[in-house]
Amino acid sequence: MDTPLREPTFLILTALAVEPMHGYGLIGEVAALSDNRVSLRPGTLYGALDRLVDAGLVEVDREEVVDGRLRRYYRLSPAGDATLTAETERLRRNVEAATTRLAERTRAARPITPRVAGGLA
Amino acid sequence: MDTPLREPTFLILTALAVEPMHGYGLIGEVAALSDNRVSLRPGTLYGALDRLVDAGLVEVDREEVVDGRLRRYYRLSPAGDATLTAETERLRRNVEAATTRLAERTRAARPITPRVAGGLA
DNA sequence: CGCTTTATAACGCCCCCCGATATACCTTCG
DNA sequence: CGAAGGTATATCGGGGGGCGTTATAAAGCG
Repeated sequence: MDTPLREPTFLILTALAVEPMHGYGLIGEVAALSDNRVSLRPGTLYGALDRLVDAGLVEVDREEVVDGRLRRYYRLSPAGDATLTAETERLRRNVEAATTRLAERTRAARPITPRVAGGLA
Repeated sequence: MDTPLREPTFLILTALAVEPMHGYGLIGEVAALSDNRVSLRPGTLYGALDRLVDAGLVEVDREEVVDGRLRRYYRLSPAGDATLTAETERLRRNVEAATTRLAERTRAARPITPRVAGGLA
């Protein structure tokens, strides 16, 4: 898990930054966070949570039984907090780089003035 | 390829935003762009380029032969430009969301003071 | 002659996506 | 008042696609 986080994972950590949440509740929180762009399905969510716990970025906070259903609350570990901070910085740099270069972009999809050596094959 | 772009792909598009570049040259440009964090290997690079061409986000600009070696230059297509712009916006929103929530975070990795039957709302 | 530059090819991994399943309340309706 | 169905919550397994890696080819240059 030292690869850059993918969007679902990133949003899960982001959701957990404020306060511990239980799995199913994260589905709604991530949807809200992402303006309903990302709607996690159970398979995706719990798979990601398991990996995050294995990686030590997320810890089980507590378990409650509400109406006979188990609720397992997760919280960000210190490592998870550090990772989220670092990932946010990485993304911020990427956004900056892209923004800069988009501003400098050649206006053209037109082929550049043909150079001597080789036209297209 | 309608999944969110991953980092290598995103940086390749970013590199191409300013001017057409040939495959091998992109390795250095992406490294520079990312402050040497991302160093693409040929397999990753050309695989990504093939996918990008298939998806219509990148087009072959021209081919040159320099010192007997083929250089194939790629450029961003209009669709690629639009995709890169959209992806940059998506990332910007995610960065914003994470930044906001990191600022609001609970100071605690310590277990929350145990409540009897589910205090927090 | 070997190193550098450029492109190609094949293989495995891991995360994500989805669909199906289990369970125990709660609601609704006969 | 009892049975059927719905909802909230968690688990399991299968599959795909981008990425990483490593090996290979070919042609100049020092």
